[in-house]
Amino acid sequence: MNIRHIAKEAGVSVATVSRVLNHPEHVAPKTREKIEKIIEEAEYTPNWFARGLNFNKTGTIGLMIPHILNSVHMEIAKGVEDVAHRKEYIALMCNAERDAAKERRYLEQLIKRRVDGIVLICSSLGEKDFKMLEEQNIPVVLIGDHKDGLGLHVVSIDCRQAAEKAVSHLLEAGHERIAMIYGFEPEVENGHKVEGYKTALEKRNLPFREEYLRTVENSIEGGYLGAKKLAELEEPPQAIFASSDYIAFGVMDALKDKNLKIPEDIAVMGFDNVRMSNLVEPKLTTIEVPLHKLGVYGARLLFDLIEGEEDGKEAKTILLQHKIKIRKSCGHKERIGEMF
Amino acid sequence: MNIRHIAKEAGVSVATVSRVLNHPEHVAPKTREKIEKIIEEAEYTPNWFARGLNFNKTGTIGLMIPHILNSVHMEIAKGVEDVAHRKEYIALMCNAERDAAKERRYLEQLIKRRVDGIVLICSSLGEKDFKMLEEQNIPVVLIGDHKDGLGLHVVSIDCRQAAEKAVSHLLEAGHERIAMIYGFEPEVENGHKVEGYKTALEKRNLPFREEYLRTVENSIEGGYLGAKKLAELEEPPQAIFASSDYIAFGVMDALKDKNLKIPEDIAVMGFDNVRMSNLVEPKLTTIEVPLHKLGVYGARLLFDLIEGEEDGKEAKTILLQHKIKIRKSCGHKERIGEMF
DNA sequence: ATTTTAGTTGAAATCAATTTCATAACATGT
DNA sequence: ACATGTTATGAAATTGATTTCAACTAAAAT
Repeated sequence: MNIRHIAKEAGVSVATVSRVLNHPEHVAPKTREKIEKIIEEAEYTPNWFARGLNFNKTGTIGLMIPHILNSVHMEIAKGVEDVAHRKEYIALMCNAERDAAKERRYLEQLIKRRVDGIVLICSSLGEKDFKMLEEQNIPVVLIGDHKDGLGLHVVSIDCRQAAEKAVSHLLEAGHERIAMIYGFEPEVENGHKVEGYKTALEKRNLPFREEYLRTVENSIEGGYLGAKKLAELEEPPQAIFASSDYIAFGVMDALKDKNLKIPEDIAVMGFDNVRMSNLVEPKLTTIEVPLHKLGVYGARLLFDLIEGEEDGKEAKTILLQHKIKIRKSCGHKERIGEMF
Repeated sequence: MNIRHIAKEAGVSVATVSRVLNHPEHVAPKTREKIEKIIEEAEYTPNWFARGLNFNKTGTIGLMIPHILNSVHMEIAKGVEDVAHRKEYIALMCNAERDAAKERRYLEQLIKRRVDGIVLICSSLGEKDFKMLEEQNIPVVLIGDHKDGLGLHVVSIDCRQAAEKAVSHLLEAGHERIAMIYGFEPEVENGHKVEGYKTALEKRNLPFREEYLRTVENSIEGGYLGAKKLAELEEPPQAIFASSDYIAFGVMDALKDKNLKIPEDIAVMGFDNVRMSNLVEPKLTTIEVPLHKLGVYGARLLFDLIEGEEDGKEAKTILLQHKIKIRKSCGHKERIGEMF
């Protein structure tokens, strides 16, 4: 079933059928109606490939997700999908699985498939990859923390500042020995959150202790392992700042296993404010990151780039607002009140 | 940069270049090497659409997900993605958002894009849609509970039996007044889990009480609302069986708000065994569903269908094993022990 | 020495659309 | 009545590959 069948059926040329599909205003009303009826009856849909061959537009964007089971990434992804769907775009989902090689393979696939643009969520790609993308003239937007000076369009939050805020909160709650468990993602960040942690300590003239900074896999399991090590230290910390809620969940599990009470014995601070952070016991104090909004803004920027609304010559950085979400895991409000 | 550039550069015809790409064994070694080098240098990639026009294969499958933020669905999706990626396929991610209209729109898009096959996770599509799919000759596999007699390829677990097992466990733990909160998903299930619940009661000659069966949205919020209503009943239940872990999380939150102790005052049983069910307080007793495996088997079946390994004429149903995962939310083991 | 065969290669057809350009028919203005 | 403009349509070119078929070469078999 192709355009020629329709044309023959209608007793017109393929050009006319094509016009009905693409520029219906250039076809006489009665001819158009007749052809439309035949198209309807035959349930004819123009061949996707033939169409793409002419337009060289796919109505498809690539969506690179570091870890499909992490709801942080998926909330961002949903923001992207919401915008894309409204624009009648579909996203090719790429689960990079925190594996730079797999991410690169996916990237090559996306280029092959000539997607109209790519959203990279917390990507581990390097400068070579970005250069290739630029050569291919495919618009790219990066969402999430990233290396500085990449010359890319970025939508993120100020992670340095957010981390400093988090640690300051812990300090204000009366904790002095504050450890950080840092979920490392390959090549993603050069440690903005760690910088914020150090800055907060410095500002109070507190020493930075090497043994209080642990780098783990960014997962529940990573947090569990990291917290266990910290709890076994000769002088264990009074509070743990986790660089993600998922890590914090693992931390809390480990501390419970060690029969430590949260926050009485040890405080825990998260980062992201995923849905579950409000359901663990005690409810997790964390940094509220506008995850969905991050995705929405990222997608909007990408479509501006695709549609040429934005020339894209100079890298645009959009920083969204974050807030601290105070719940129960860092000590009682009264105690915090005393500090002021 | 197209195949003709390469051909001209190499001083050969486009046919030869095409052969290097597709049937290199039919090209003289030195010609081949020369062309390969030129392809390499020019970073030439054959046009995706032109290729598709000939092959009519896309290397793409559709992946319909009812709710992208629900880790049950995403764990299944990951299973699918794992298999697809190994086969060098990419999945077009469709977030149906529990909205039959949106799901149908996505389905049309998938057909337009001539995907090689479709995996439907817990789909809300109806028979008309499936008929259309069959006409289009696109292989489809449905993962998850579903209406009976759909004539589709299905990978699932025996939800009726699993629910019965769950409720029986509650009964064996000494609870008599057992309520069920059922996460309705439009058109998905005709209540296999509810059937199992009723069967378990019947087998012990316990009455089915209308007010103990609540249908809610399948989400944390739905569970919260449902449990609140149940707790406010004149004679509240002694146990709540939630049809998903997410609902159970909401249930637990509501019960805590009502100052009810779990499991002393009221027991809670989940379904799915998502990662977080092991991290809430108390740890949730639940039905362990092989989510990832469900995705893997679904994808394998789909690829068998695509590759013609499976003729697909008669609908195949694969039922995977489930287990009950006993943790802390339904009462102590000792107490259960007493019952035997 | 001649026929057969296998191995290479290119011209042209094909895939299914879109689009340009030319032409015909008809309406409008002078 | 004639020049001009407008509208509707089709033939053919175009998009970028793959593939068939024919032709040619060189090696092997007779």
